[in-house]
Amino acid sequence: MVRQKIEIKKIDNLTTRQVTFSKRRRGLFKKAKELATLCDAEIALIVFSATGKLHDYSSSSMTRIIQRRKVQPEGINRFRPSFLNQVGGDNDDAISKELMALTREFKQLNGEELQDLGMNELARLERVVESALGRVTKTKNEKLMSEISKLETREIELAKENAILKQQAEVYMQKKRNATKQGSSVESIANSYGFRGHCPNEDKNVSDTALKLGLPFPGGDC
Amino acid sequence: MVRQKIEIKKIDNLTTRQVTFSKRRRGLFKKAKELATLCDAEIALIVFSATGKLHDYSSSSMTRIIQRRKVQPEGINRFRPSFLNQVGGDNDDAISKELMALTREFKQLNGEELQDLGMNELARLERVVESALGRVTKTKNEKLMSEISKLETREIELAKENAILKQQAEVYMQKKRNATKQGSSVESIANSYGFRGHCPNEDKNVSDTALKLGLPFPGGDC
DNA sequence: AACTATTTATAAGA
DNA sequence: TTCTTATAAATAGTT
Repeated sequence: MVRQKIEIKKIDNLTTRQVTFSKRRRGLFKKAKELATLCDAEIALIVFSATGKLHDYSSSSMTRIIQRRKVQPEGINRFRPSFLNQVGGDNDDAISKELMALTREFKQLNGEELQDLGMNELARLERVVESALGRVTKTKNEKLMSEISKLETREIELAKENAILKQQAEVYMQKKRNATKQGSSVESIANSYGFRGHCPNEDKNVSDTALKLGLPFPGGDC
Repeated sequence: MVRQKIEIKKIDNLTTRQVTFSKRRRGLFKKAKELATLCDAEIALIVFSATGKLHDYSSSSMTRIIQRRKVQPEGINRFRPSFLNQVGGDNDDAISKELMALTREFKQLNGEELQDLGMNELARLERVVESALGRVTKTKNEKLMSEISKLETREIELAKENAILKQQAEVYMQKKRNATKQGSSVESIANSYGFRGHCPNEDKNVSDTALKLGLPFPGGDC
């Protein structure tokens, strides 16, 4: 940016990179402090050099600022696990902590350990769980409708098949009647051969689904 | 620093301060990003404006950088003692797995990622969330009843106090009447002195609670 | 580290 | 907020 403008990408030369780091780091910290002072802002800045050296600054307590950020994750629902946003996490402690936090949130979402929550939080949690319930119920009903639709389709096909079989049976009966020269009703003969209207719930898959849904009479007798 | 150099102290004028904050914040974040890119540094920057709005940037995972800083007290070698890594080994994996599983459950409890669930699971989940909602609502209502009960108790006490004050006022009026030899009703005189029945919602705490609960008329006029 | 030619950042004004 | 612009500040390359 000076004798010659440079492109913003990793500097190849080690020495140049280190010198630039040193110069720009100073500049960055200076700017951070100026901003905090001029505009009454709360600022935390952590910089690790490529060699691992730590440099940091905070206009007030670093812990407090970090905490404040956690509590106020930029308009995001607090009942959402924060670590979903980050892939890394090489630290055992960090993961354990996340696990603890998520467990607590999970419990609260599950309506446990609510005693420490205030009215505001309880009311918000209630809305969160209500909408969760809405989504679950909606999904369940969609699945249900889809199952029903599939069954209806299958039933129509089976009814067609049934009609064809009945017709075939009738033809067979007619032939038999002609052969024996004895008259009897198509129906009674057909029944004695096990031909009858199709019952949807006879189907294995169907009764299975009924079981899954907890329907009152999975093995309906038509 | 420009048309005229400014002193680095809190800017008095609100508008100027806000404008400056906006401009300098941009500049600061730009510089931070450039430093991270040019010199392969790991940077976390958190800025709260005076009005409480959060702005942040991190070259990698914010949590990871914050964690790294905790582990690493200023200027000490970045490489953790090897035994820490050893402890992490398979333990880490186990915890990670648990975390993943809990996260999935959490999401499902929150009504997300339900497509892979079957009817059985959806129906079960629905019951689970329903009962969770029941517990949340129950806890909320208990808290609500408890608040109301407290308020009622307080109201009774205040009513007693009120009665005593009215009595005192009456006594005072009586004396005054005797002194001036002029008759007038206790009520009108008491009222002219500002004595009247206590209105619970006058109380700061009460209206505050009503606000928290989102009650329709927090400032009811009795 | 110091120097300095340039580029950037930005205060004030529109 | 955005733009313009004069000027202060930052800094890349050099010593």
